[in-house]
Amino acid sequence: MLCIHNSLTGRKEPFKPMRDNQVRMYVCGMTVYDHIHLGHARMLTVFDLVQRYLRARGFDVTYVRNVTDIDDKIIQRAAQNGEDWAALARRFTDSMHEDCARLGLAPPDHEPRATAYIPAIVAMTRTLIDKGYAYVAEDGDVLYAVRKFADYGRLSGKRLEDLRAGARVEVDEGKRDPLDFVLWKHAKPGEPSWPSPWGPGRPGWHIECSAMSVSLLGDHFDLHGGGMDLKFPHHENEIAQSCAACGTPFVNVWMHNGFVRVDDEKMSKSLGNFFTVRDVLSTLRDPEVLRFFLLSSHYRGPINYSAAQLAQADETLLGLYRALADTPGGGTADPVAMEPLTAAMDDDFNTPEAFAVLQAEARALNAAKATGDGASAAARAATLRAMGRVLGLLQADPAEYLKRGVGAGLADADIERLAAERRAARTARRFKDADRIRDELAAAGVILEDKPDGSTAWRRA
RNA sequence: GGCUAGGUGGCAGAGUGGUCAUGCAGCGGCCUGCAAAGCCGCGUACAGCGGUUCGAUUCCGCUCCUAGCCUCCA
Repeated sequence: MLCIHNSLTGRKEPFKPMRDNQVRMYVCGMTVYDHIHLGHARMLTVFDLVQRYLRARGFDVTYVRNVTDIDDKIIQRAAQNGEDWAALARRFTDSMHEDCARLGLAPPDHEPRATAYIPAIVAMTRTLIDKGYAYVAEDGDVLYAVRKFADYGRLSGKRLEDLRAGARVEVDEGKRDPLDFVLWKHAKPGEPSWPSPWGPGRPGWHIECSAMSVSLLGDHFDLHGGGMDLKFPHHENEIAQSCAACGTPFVNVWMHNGFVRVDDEKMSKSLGNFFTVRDVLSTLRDPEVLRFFLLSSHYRGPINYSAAQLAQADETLLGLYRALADTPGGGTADPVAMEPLTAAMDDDFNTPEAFAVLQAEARALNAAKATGDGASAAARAATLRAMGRVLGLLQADPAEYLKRGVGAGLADADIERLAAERRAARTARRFKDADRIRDELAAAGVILEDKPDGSTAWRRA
């Protein structure tokens, strides 16, 4: 039984989709005004895992992840660059897609862009006005009247009075309540705009997600995800909009992933302490190291980024690939051995626990290899691979993976040549020469391993 | 100030009312010409103070500390 921690109730609950085994999930994606950073990578990886596991569990998943391609920051950045805002949004959408592909993330089933949903956004805004939940302010902005929605604050556990007390928002002239938020922004001169019953303007951020999710998944669906920081106000506002406009419950299960930190501080664009995915990837032997690192702690907790942590993840993942290397093929995964993995994942996607299961399997595989039990090794290897598939890991060719390194170094051919020289020296029992070559290779970042059958394998450190 | 998560061995990180996480690093052994890799073994970990209990790292209370949200943010 799959259980998921629901942010709405604060507890783990058995997961049951509304329509037999169909799962409809929506995740808040990126505002595309820069390259994606490690924080985005965690969110993307976590929900890729969720989506992947749900499918592995036999659910028929519709995964929607939006792109916010119109926003103050995009307009601002474009103005700074002297670039067309739409061109900038397209450029960074492409950049995100490149990074996602490198991270091995499955594309969502739908990736709606806000600018393609203006009619739906306008329609929902109109409905909210008609139903008395929204009003047109003097400056032409359309605002949501928070006090009209009785459940406001339920997701984030906040009460309106508390929010007002701590409100740091400047009290806008047109707002009836400082917490009222904008659904439609009237256009200022020179800004991109779309026509609407309230004059030319553009959508507020929150209404986009409501309009896109409802359009693609219906008024009421199963799962909604995003980063912790979106819980309030973004997701709170989505609930207020969608529930009010549709007159139905909105989402059954809310999932929020924890942050990536740097020096125990949140990594974010506003703090300026962020690492882009592409920069970090260039320091790694393979993007899989980053995925492994991101999944090595539970998705709801914080994770601290550092080069040392990444190095540790690299070493651990390498060990798993070493276990997989030189194993006989033809084995089939053992369903009984898979059970602990399923149990771990069923427990709110407990990836650290799942990793421990992988390690146990790798140890058994190594033991089988050491004793020369080929049949067992083949089965264990197949099992380990199957486990990796569930997590989106360990699908590369082990021999190739182990030869990968970071940056330039000795070419494969040179390594092979030196290794052959050493083998000759060793066969002739000229151990001094053999050891000298091995030391040279080690200095160049290449590690040799003599196999029991007399052959020598190599890998990059 | 309000609300929400946390504080686990050198590091990372799960979990549990009473034998075990797991990984990295370290130490010892086996293996090896020597290594590497692997296997086996080792290390008096659960912020502090009370309470409940036969027994608490695990439950309850308080204290201290950290982070997040309360404004855009994955």
